[in-house]
Amino acid sequence: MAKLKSIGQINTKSLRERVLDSLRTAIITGELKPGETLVETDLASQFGVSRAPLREAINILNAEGLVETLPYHGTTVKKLARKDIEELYSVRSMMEGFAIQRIIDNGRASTVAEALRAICQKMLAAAEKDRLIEVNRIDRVFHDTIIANAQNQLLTSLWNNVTIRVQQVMSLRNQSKGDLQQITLNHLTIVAAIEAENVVEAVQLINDHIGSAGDLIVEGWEEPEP
Amino acid sequence: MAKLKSIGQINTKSLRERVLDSLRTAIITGELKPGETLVETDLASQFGVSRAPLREAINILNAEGLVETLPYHGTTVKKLARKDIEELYSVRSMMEGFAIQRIIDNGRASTVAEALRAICQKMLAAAEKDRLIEVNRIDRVFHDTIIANAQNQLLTSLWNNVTIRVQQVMSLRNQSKGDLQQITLNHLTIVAAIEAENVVEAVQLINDHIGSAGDLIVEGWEEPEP
DNA sequence: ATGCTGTAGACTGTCGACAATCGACAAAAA
DNA sequence: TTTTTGTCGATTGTCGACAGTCTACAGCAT
Repeated sequence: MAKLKSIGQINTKSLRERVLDSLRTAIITGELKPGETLVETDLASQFGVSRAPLREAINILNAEGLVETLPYHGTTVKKLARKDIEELYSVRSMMEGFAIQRIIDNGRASTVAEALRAICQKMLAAAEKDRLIEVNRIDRVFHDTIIANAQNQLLTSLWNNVTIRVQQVMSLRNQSKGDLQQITLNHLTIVAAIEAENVVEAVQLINDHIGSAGDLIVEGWEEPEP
Repeated sequence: MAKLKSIGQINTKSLRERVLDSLRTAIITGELKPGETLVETDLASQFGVSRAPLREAINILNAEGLVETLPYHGTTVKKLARKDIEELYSVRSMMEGFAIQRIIDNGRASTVAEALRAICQKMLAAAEKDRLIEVNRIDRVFHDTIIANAQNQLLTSLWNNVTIRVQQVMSLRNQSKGDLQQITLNHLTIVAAIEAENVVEAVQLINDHIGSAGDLIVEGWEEPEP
């Protein structure tokens, strides 16, 4: 068979998928703000599709918990109260702690620690240049790596759902996050605890780490009126 | 305004919701078995609705992870491999352990212990009569109560997703579960640890409890061919 | 004024029909 | 025979139109 190197996979995703991705991204990036309503007719004509695939996309966003639909009243982007964010970060903490325990129990501590250290190195480089966005991106990779190495698909899928909201929260509050280099160092202490296979300490450190990140976000968060 | 006691709320749920509930129940009870395919046209005429609400219901089941859809190839009930079940039970264990920690940290140990003890009493009564189904139902209430008292809505919604699959697994394997009375006693030791505010022990006990329940299910589980 | 009733407009919920895609098998080409 | 191409039937993906439901406001009666 002829192999044409200039030809790539053309986009075969269904309209539902494409609309879903667009909407999700819009919510995560804060382009669609909490409380804003999604009118099917408007969005459909905006995307140039009919209402059917658009409705299906909205249903999925509903199941993911990013929007809320009241029958015959329309769909709105879910509002984020302080309590929601606290819950978000404590659930996140639970998952990462569990993952670390799994990693150590499965004897993968040194392997994972190595991978994490490499990530930290990149983070440090970005931190030195004060590239906040880059640091955030690498930070996500760091935590994704921890979860992935628990080798538990169910955990991973729950995690994906949770991190979507974390990203949303962070973009609604493009925060300074304090001293970037200090943050990187915090990550390294976690890596060290994992490498030492010290479950209790590693879990403690990750709890503190996530907890203080959450506190920073929650600090001065404006409650939405109900 | 006149109050008519013989009049109740009539069912106003949308077709999508009703179809969704029916399908979900069918999957949970094992009426729809893993691997079975859901043909939109057939189901729609079976329910007496058009394909639109049916498709929306299927999309939600997809997001919940109960079914799998291949584009243009149809939807099938997700197969359950041994690994899936192990993951299910370990995630469940993580959640309950976290919930217990939260309950104790929030100083609600005695309140919750009291409620749990009452549930155990009912369980014991059902166990003495060897009413397996009843014991299972109360067992669910017991664990739901633990989660609910963590007072974390995000945790609760993740929990609901997880327990749906637990129910599915259990109905696919209408298990004996060993000695019913012994099980009830296990629950009581957990309650005692909570009441004593002994986080480490309570978490350890719940891990063992869930773990052994999972082992019983996994034991002799037939792997589905892929 | 106050409270009920009924319309209007906007939006969501549902439907039936049509288009697109796939696997399998038959037909044609090598 | 082996490989490629065309066609068919089944099923999903998408569309435009219509029906149902809600809120707000106007009109009417008290």
